[in-house]
Amino acid sequence: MYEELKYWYLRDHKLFWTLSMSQIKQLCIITGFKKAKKGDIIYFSSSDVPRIFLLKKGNIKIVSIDENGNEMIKDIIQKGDLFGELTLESDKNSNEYAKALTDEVSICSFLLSDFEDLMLKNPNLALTYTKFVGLKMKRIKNNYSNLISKDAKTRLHTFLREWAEREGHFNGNKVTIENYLTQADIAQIIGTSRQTATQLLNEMEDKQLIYYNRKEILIDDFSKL
Amino acid sequence: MYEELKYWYLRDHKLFWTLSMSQIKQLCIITGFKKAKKGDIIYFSSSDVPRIFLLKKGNIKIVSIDENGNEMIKDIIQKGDLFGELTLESDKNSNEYAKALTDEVSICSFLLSDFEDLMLKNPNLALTYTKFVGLKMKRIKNNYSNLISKDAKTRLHTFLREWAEREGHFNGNKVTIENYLTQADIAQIIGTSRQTATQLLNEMEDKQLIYYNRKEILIDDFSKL
DNA sequence: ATGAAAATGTCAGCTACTTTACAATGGGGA
DNA sequence: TCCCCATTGTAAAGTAGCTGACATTTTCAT
Repeated sequence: MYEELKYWYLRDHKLFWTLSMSQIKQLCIITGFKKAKKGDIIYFSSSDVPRIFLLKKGNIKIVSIDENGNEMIKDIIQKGDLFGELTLESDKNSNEYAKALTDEVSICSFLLSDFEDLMLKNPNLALTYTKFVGLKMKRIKNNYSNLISKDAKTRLHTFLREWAEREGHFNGNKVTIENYLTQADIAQIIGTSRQTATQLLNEMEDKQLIYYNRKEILIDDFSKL
Repeated sequence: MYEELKYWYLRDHKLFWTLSMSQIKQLCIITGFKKAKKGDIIYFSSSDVPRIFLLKKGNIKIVSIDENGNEMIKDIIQKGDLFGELTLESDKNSNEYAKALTDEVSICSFLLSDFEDLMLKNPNLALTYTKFVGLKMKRIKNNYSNLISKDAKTRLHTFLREWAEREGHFNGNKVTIENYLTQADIAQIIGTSRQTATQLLNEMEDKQLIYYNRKEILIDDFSKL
């Protein structure tokens, strides 16, 4: 991988706006790249040394396997998101892995230790990073709060609203979302069974609220969702 | 409040181990104290300027009120925990507040801006703080994962196990937990109705797994929980 | 001590889900 | 082009846990 390209990849991320070119290059030295396509499994927590990953392109889900062998979605990572040892502590026994949801996934990574060194030299980065992690925590907290106290229908609506806000293409009150999730994925995210999710989605389609297919989801009127 | 006492209060917290005495004193200047007793409500998010709080003594719960006026437990804060604007971003519209669970709650606080300044001057503090926030995130994530995928009984068991690990007094396989929660509180935490929680607790008592009363909870054999 | 309020105990519906089971569809690789 | 398998659709039966409705017990302030 050419140094210059690596530099560009990291530089692009708003977390690194506070860093000078030379500092970014310092990180780049150990930067590695991975490519994947839909369905590919990307291990990260068990890898040799603790790393932080940056998703440059595509979408992935972080899943873990429970005692009964059931896949459990922990997080959906989108373009520009960081993932991995965000806590700055390696955690060997989590048995989590990532799975590509789209074709053309590209991930770059750097060593946790290098990142720490850089933070020590650059307190501003530390501050930015802390805010970043904090924001992520807030998002997770909100998501889960909904999961506990609301019923499946509300959860689905909330999920669609957030998804639309995050990645939808707005055209007045109409929104188009590029759909890289199966109904089974959505069910996992909103914490319900696949059948219930299917039923709710079809119900919404009957009411002309959305139009669902495997490629995209059209929301007819975002304000009515 | 005497300067020396303030200093002692902060110094005691492991987050501040990396700071020198003079640095802690810098924070102390603006430190404020609050005292509360059981049932008291402590507002913090809406207060004048963003602050970070440190619970020095007692236990409190962070709750928010949803559209229907239902109280929702967001977090249980224990002695030594930080809370408030942990994300380093003020968030006016969260309408959260804290409620004292025990008598003799004492809280100290400092200004977010002062803390940020200190972090800029002391990268090590930034690193420690980031790890701290990250750890909190991991805890929240795990808790919520359980809430979604497990049934009420499992959730109660997990909660009791964690509570015991966190604050229980072990004596071989027997554990004593000082009980500052009502069954309604526990129900909220494990995301179930009060009646179900009561039923499950009584069921466990019938099976001699625990002995519950308002003052304390005895776990007969931690390994069987 | 004594009444009121808070906390706990219990039970009978009821409902939103899950599970199981299978059918229909459609997209992509040989 | 056609077949296969992942995805989606649908329905019946079963159930965990919620709601509401009380009874009982404990706590605490006066």
